[in-house]
Amino acid sequence: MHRCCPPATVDAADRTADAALLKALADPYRLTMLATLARADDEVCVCDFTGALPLEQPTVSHHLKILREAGLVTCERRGTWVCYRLAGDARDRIDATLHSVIPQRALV
Amino acid sequence: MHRCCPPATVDAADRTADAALLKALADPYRLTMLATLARADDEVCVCDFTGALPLEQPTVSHHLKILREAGLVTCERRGTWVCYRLAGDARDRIDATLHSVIPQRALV
DNA sequence: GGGCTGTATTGACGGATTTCAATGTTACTG
DNA sequence: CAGTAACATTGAAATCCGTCAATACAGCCC
Repeated sequence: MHRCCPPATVDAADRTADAALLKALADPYRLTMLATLARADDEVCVCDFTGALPLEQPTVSHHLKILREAGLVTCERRGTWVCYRLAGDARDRIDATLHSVIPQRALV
Repeated sequence: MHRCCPPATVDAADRTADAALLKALADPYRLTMLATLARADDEVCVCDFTGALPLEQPTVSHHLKILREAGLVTCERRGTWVCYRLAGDARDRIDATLHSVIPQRALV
């Protein structure tokens, strides 16, 4: 039987967890929240998000929960308010995931 | 009115395109395909994917289309076969997207 | 041309995701 | 304790996504 090109070995690793992390990132509003947290000097209050985004409060809460469960953000209650912070290892975890899929090319 | 923390400026950039790119990544089988392409010396034939993944051929084709439309892979017909290749700028585009959301910390 | 092989597209189904209204919970304040 | 404010959770509707069977398309070979 003919072949088009040398048979390739399909990568065997289970990418379920990697996909889950990326899925948490794959929403415009969640990216906006992460970008905001990454640029904030300190914590960001939920009310800042509900005030600035064209979303109802429950929807904001829903997106924040997804980011929390992905381990990308942490939160802390401060009176009636809840303040969010980018997880310290958020960027590293994303980088590691990405690197495991597409290893960085060797330096020339 | 009391505040929990200094009011934060919510990032104003439109993250729709960024989210679209990440959405193309956010599937275990698509990550497997990308990982395979990234490790292949050369092109990878569709038949390698249909043979190795627990998916029917139309589903494989569907996932490859999503990767194609995201600009992450390119393909070339070679007789009856079609061979896929990782787009040259795939990694760079992902890195740039990620960086625009969470800028790399400054070196200490 | 006719049959065959590899891949893409179409159509349909089930499950997941996004969103909001309604309600619950927690904490402050008279 | 009653009332209010901020956030979380629940439930429901609309849409999107992953999957496959059936079918179409493209290129080979007789």
